[in-house]
Amino acid sequence: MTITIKELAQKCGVSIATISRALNDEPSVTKETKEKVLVMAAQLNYKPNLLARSFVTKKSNIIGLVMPDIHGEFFMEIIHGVDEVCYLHKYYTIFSSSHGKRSTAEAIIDFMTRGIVGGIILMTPAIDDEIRKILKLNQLPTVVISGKRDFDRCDSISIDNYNGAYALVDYLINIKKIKKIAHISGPLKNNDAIQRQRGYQNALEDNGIPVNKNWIIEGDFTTLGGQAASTKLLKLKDRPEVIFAANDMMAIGCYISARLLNLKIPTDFGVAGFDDIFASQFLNPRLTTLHVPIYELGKQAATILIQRMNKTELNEFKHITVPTELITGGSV
Amino acid sequence: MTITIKELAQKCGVSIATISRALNDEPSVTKETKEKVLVMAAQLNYKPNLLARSFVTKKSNIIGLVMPDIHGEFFMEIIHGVDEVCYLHKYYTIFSSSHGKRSTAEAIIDFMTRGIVGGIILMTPAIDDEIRKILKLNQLPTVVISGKRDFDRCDSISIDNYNGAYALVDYLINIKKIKKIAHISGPLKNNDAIQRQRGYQNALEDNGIPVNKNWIIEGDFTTLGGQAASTKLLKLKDRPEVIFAANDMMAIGCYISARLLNLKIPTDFGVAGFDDIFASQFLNPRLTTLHVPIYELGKQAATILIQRMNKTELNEFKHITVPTELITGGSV
DNA sequence: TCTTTACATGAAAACGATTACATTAAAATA
DNA sequence: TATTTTAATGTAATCGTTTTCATGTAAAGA
Repeated sequence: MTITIKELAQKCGVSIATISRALNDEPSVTKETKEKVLVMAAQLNYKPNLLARSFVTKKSNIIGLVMPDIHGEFFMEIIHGVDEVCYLHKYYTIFSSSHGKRSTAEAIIDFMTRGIVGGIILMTPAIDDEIRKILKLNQLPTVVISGKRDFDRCDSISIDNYNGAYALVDYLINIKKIKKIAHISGPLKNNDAIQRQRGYQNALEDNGIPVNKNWIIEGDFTTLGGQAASTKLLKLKDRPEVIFAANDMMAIGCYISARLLNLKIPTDFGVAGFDDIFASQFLNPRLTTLHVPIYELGKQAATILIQRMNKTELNEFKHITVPTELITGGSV
Repeated sequence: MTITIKELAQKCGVSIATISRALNDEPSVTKETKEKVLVMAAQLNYKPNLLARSFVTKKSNIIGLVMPDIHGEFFMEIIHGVDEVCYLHKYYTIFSSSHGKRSTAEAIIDFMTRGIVGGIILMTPAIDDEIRKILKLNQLPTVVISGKRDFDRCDSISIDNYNGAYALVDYLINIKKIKKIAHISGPLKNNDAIQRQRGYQNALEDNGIPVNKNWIIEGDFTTLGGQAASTKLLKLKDRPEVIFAANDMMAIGCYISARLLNLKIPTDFGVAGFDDIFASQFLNPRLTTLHVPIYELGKQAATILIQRMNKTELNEFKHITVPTELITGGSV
């Protein structure tokens, strides 16, 4: 059914070497033979076996996408961005998510040792020692997508969590004239969470507002967690005017608390989020949040990785920080 | 860095054939040699090169996932389900989406001829002649996820669109006592759209309600399309009481129309959707819709495909229909 | 004890491409 | 014209595994 290089060579009356060279557009082959081979290949619908090719060249045009988890729009958009670029360059994307037991480190090792992929996009909330050790081996070109520039020995892309959070809190203080701002952070082993909290605190301090420890609660980035944390905050004697949740999912939890406690947003208290997920624009009132260009993140990661996979020379590692954009809704 | 079978053989003092047999747990190898090989392999951290293995066996444990498009939760959940099963069976998932120009057919052919994947999960709104022709070749085991059982020569999984839509409309008529029900369908080349519309029409007819052609508008499954169609419907002299949108995205469009036309849901008119996407539960009022177990869809597709990839005997093709579940919100 | 059978292992081919090296023919130089 | 250089193509090795076939040894049967 599927034809091989041998058969094509026979049909063309040349050696397989010439076929290979012609198809790879090497200058040593004459125009005429190239033409002949190309025409015949098209006619017989010959497509080089990528497995065989990768096997012998030790290069693969498959990108391994390692993610902590795969559900929700966030990851989908990353995948979408990566896929878009891969398609343009005739690359493929294969993925691996951490499944409960399997750690991110295992996933990377698997990709590095199995010969399937030629490069890795690693998306991770934080780079621990184990991952750091593996990345240092530099077995395969890798691009890290993380909440913070955390590792210098490979290319990286991070969201500007700090400045995003800072800008939002600054906006709340100076434009909205709000001083009593609480924060539900993400899990504090997560770099995005850490940076967002830092932005929140520094914006307060820079505006001469003391940080109130009672108004900072560590959440878990889930709706349920946001609901629990916001309920706690809203029951305080000294209740904050606005709750800044470190992501939109937890902000949605705040909306649920409001409904259950019979409080109105934004009159009784305000809510702000981070991420600008799809659902945020349909919350009533629309959520004030920070838009993160996730799709772009994926695209950039793939673009850099493919460059790296194509070049043997090792120029300096790129570290890109992607800015966020303040979206003002009616929630504060 | 990465060790090969040859080196492992040397270290073990046996031939590479024995290594291969030991690792594949063939009965012809004695317990002692097996043990020795396994221990040494673990010690040296040897992992067979999957590329080489696939190359020689002509089998691949990579599943090709072909989708019309990859964004939105729907596809994410499919991917999630597939990935879950793949992980358990040590399979990988690689994907390919139709990128504007590239057709689904091309994507399938690519997977079938390149030797990378050993099986395909094809998700498509409809099976046209081109796809049908390719699938008939039976080059690789394939599972089709589609809106309708449309092709008998491979395994297939479909959502029970017809009965879902029927149940919803029946509920509107008999429980909610509503007779004037409009429908915004999906694109009519899409099987899901066709089946949902059929369910709508038959439910009306079976309840003795004549179908009003003016109340059926072909939409495009997008928020914007839903908004346009619902605006048209709401401006009719003879305005329907409820708009049943063929998916939640278009139902969201109805909410936007309502806001712009200053109409209240459900008092001025009601809305129902299909899919039960994440955002639906945060609409105000919560959308009445049909929950589709998308994650399950992906899981089942992968499970069947892996079975098929492991067996050479070709038993009968499976055709599974997955039921939907009515979610009643406050939108009607 | 000698032959046969079964079993465990090894040697080598195979998979489909790329590529270093060899070869041939034509063009350029002496 | 003889020799060297260059250009186009062919030959064969190679990648890491699986697998067929051959081989040798131990157990079973005579």
